[in-house]
Amino acid sequence: MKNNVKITRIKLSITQQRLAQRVGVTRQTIGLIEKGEYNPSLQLCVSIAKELNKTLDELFWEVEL
Amino acid sequence: MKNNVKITRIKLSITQQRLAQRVGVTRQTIGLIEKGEYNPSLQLCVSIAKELNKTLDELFWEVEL
DNA sequence: ATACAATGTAATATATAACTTGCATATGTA
DNA sequence: TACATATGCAAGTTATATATTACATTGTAT
Repeated sequence: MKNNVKITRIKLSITQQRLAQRVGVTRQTIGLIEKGEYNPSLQLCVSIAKELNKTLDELFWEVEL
Repeated sequence: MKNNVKITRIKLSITQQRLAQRVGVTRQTIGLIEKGEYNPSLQLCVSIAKELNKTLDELFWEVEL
């Protein structure tokens, strides 16, 4: 699942570590989501979006390669 | 996870069964998602949204009680 | 050059999404 | 009536998201 999490996080100068603790998962989970290597739960997507001040669509909808 | 899947599906006169087969899950899975009783994967949310001609935000973002 | 912070990645373990089967109930319709 | 369709729901199983631990790599600063 390609997405805009990494680019958005970097623009905000937040580390994977910090994002992870804010949304209640581990750093590894954030890393794998950013790589697009797995398929996060809706709740986690919503938590990440709120933490990055974006909506679901902005982070996860029809993200271009 | 409250959402707008059920109301949207009914407006389109699609059964749970049909939606389920179109997105590749079982009828029970659709039923539980509509009830808000579980936390579907992002891929499944995207498949449902496309099948119902909606975006993620329209179905799953900040849905009022 | 050393040290540290951030990230990538892999193995194993655990929690839970999703499946399967089955049965109950409601509703429509022949 | 009886039959079919749509939905709700529950128990047990399977697949997979996520956790845990650990080590490697990269960049930056000292």
